[in-house]
Amino acid sequence: MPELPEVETVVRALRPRLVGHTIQDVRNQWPRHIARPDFSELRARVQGLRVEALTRRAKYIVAQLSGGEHLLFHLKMTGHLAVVGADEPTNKHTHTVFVLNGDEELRFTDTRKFGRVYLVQDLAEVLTGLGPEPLEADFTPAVLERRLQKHKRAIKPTLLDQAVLAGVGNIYADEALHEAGIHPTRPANSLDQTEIAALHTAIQQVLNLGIEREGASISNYVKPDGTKGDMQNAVAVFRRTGMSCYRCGREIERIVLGGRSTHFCPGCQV
DNA sequence: ACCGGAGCCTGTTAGC
DNA sequence: TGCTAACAGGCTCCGG
Repeated sequence: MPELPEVETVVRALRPRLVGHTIQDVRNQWPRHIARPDFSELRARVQGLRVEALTRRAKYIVAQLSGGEHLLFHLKMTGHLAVVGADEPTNKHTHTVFVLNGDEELRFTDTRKFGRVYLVQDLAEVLTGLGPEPLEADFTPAVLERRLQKHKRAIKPTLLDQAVLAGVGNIYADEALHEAGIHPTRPANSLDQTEIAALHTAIQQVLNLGIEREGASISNYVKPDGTKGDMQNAVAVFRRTGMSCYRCGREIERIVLGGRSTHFCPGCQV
């Protein structure tokens, strides 16, 4: 499940293979893969455009194109983006293909079909209502405190809310709460200053570790080149139900919060 | 305004 | 062992 570190890893891997390249054509096997506009319009609008930059905002991959266009990709659960030679065999879940100069293709493959492609002039059409980037300098403990104070629901689903904080998903929310020693069911607005400071540090720490380890290959995620990341070997609680906590030895428990599986240590998360 | 739940999907896993 | 049903989960939409 690609979250901020996984998406950042994808962006870093694809950047040198995309920036400076020109989109010659687009193919699509499943029209709903393209959220907006429709396929024929998207195809017409991007043909001949050059990729000027590749960046990330929240869990979106943003390709800035010549002509003021922006091509956005969201991988959701099982999306996979890769630049490969045009002669590489495609698989049946490859829904959209951007033909590039130099006999290469940018292919968006997605077994679960949750991922989407967007083409917009104005980024705000898609990137709206997102919370702060947790690794940017303007994300301070005070900012986190202000955002958490508005919610009395459990801290875990609050961290998953992209309007509260951008880029954190199920793995890193569980990991950050464990690192900070905070129980996932605690009301978001019940955390004191010390806990907020600890959570702020923990969020940045687990996200940076995830980036350093090039993502967590726990379900479907692999890097654009098909190899696995390494963060799955560094998780403290995620999908470690019944195993012992590295810190206190107690058994990791699993509960469901906001419809999502949540893993925590009953010994060191209070 | 906030929050929980359904729905979107299909490969994998649990259970009979 | 082989089948089916439940599960996984980011995000949007809907209703309380």
